[in-house]
Amino acid sequence: MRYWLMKSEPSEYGIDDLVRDGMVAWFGVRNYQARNFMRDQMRVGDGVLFYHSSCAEPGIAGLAEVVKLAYPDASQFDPASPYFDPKATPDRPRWFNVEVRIVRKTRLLRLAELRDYPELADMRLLQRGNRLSITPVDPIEWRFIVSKL
DNA sequence: GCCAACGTTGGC
DNA sequence: GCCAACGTTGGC
Repeated sequence: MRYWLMKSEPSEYGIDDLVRDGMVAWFGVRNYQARNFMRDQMRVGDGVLFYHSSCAEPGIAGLAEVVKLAYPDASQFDPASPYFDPKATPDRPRWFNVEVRIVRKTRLLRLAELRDYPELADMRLLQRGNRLSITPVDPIEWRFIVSKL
């Protein structure tokens, strides 16, 4: 059992959308490190911190969990999709996505508050220059964060 | 809108 | 394989 933080722009897909939908395919990731986390390490039941990025109040907005192992991301084959990848073929897919379901919407634990906790000083999300949209979360950090939600 | 940080691309 | 140029992310 592992823990993850997954970023989404609420203007594209926010916690309220996940509450409405119940479950969602995490398609559109086009970064190899983030892809590898999904494809190689995520397992059904893994915990997910749902994070709002690129918005007025960035922070953790809810808890989710992985419900489906990674499989080829359909949008890479769709010329009409902004996520289309001309170098990907069904035989040799390049991009993958898992599916996650809502556990619960939480209070917004803002980025600024995360930065205030010395317990979270080593969190990957908070490291200088980090831009990865999917990062592993240490179990101790996970428990600490969940206790603050 | 700015810009630091970092990933990707492509010429050589 | 190097590395400059360019593109993207994402907080502020």
